[in-house]
Amino acid sequence: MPEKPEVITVARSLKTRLIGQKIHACSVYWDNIIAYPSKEEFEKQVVGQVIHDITTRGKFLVFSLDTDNLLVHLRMEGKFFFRKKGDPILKHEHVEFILDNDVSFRYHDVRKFGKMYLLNKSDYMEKYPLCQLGLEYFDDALTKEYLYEKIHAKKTHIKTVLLDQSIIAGIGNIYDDEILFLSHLHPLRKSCDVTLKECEDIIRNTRIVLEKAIQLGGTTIKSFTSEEGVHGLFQNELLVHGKKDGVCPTCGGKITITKVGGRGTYFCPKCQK
DNA sequence: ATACTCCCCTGAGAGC
DNA sequence: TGCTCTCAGGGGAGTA
Repeated sequence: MPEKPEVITVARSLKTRLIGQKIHACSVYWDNIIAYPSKEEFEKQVVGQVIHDITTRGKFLVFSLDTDNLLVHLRMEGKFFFRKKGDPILKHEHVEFILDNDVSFRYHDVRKFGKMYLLNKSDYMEKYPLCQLGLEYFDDALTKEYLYEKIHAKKTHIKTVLLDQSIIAGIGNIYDDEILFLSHLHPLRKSCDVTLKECEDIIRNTRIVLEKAIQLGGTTIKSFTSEEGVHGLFQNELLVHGKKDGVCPTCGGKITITKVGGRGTYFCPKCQK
């Protein structure tokens, strides 16, 4: 369940090994991972390009190549592993890139929900899927007025609105719960009832939560035991999310679990109104 | 136009 | 032990 802090952590970790590496070959073993172009075009087009940088946009990893940018969305369980060329392809390894020195860089995804896009660098920001992303948490344009304007006409719950990537890009289910807890907002509050002041609280707490999580290398809730897996430390800092039978750190009351928009949601009914 | 539901997938955990 | 059933979940597609 990588959200912005996990995606940033992965990007940083991959950069140390991938910058300057050339893609010599590519094989796709599960076609649906490749969202654009076709599997065949993807395999052909990516070969020969050098990885110059790895950044993020929303929850996407952006691999900057020679003529294209490779976008990767890890969705729930996408991961990357480094193996040796010729090593057997394991059950959940779906895309393989052969790099310099016979390094085999592999995309691993148990649920097969992840997606890759190979788009020309010239206009990739204007094209799907990045074109529909909202502001980054650190963007100066993310003000209380912006958020209020985006949500005040919506009748859905505030929890759902914060998951909407076209408003703020990068918040997922875990950090959403943490942000709402710090903002003293009930996840079922109608977004049209959220005040300008509360929008300010949400933005401030979004920045606090995400920045701290990034410092700590993200949250590892479910991880494979692997030396290559990215293990963050923020799970130790979670205040409400995942606290089944947990105690509210503010009032000592019981953390409640419910469903909001189909997502498992943790909150304190006493502190969040 | 907005807000739902379903679907993609598999493994973990519950129940029998 | 081993089977079946349910659930998790980001986000796109389809539907009301």
